[in-house]
Amino acid sequence: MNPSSALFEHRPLYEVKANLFKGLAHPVRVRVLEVLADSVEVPVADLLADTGLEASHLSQHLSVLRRHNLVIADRRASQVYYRLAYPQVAELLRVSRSLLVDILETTRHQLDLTVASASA
Amino acid sequence: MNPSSALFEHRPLYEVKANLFKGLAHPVRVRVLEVLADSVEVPVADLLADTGLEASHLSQHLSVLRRHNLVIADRRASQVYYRLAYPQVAELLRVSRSLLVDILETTRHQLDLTVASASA
DNA sequence: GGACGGATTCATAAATTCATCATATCGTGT
DNA sequence: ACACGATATGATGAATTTATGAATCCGTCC
Repeated sequence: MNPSSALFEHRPLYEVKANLFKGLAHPVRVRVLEVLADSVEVPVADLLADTGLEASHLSQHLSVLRRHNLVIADRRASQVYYRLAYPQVAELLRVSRSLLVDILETTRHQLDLTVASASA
Repeated sequence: MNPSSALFEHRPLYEVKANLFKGLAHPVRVRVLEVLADSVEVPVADLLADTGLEASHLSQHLSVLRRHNLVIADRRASQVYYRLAYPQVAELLRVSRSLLVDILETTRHQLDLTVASASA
C-alpha cells in the first residue's frame, strides 16, 4: 500500500492533520527534527551521538518520521543522511516555540497574580 | 499543582514541544480547534452539534485542550463558550495544512512517475 | 430549596504507542 | 564471496491514550 493512500484517501482534513501531529508528538522525534532544522543534512551517526539513544530506538523514530513524510533519508557511502522534507516542518517547530513562549508568559503572570492576592 | 509547572519546569524544549503536539494529535481536537479558529467563540452546544459526539467524549477532549492551554473556556448564563487561547494555535493549523498540501502534491507526482515507468 | 438542562469528571476496558532486545539488511573493503 | 560497520525491521511486554457509560457539578427557573 502506498503511503499517500493511507494518509489522504477519503479522509477528512482534520484526521490527516491529527495524524501529522501524531508524527510530531514524541520528544525524540522533535529533537531529531530540531537538529535537522539546523543544518542541511545530518548522518544517523551524528543523531545517535547527539541524542545518546540506542540505534534501534532512534531508527524506529526515524522510520515514523519517514512514514509521515517529514524527513528524507539519503543513503550514500555506507551512511544514511537525513534532512527535512519540507520547510514547513521547521516552521511548525518555530510556531510551536512561539506559542509555548506565550503560554509560559501568561501562566507566569497568572502565578504572580495568585501569589500577590494570596499575600495581600 | 499548577499546570505551568507540569508543562515547563526543568524540561527541555523538545519535550515541551512534543507534549504540545500530543495535545493536537487527535481528530476530535483538531476538529474543535478548526471550528474555534473560524469564529471568535463557540458554545459547547454548537461543538456538540457540529461534531455529533457524545457530550462526555467531547468534554474530555476539551479538557485536554484546556490542560494544554490551547483554548479558554468561559462560563456565561448556563452555557460554556470556548475560544482559542492564542493566535499561534490557528497558525499551527494553517502551517500544517500547507505542509500536507505539499506532501500530497509530492506523493502524487511520485505516483505518476511510478505509473509512467511501469507502463513504459 | 428542588428539579432541570448543560457540561464535566470518574471509572474502566479496548486500542495504540513506546522501549527493549534480537534479528536482518545494505553497502564497503578484503 | 565473506566479514564488518551502519542502519533498519520484527517481536514483545509496559505504559499511555481513547471511548463508553455512570455519576457529579453548576447555574437557572419554578
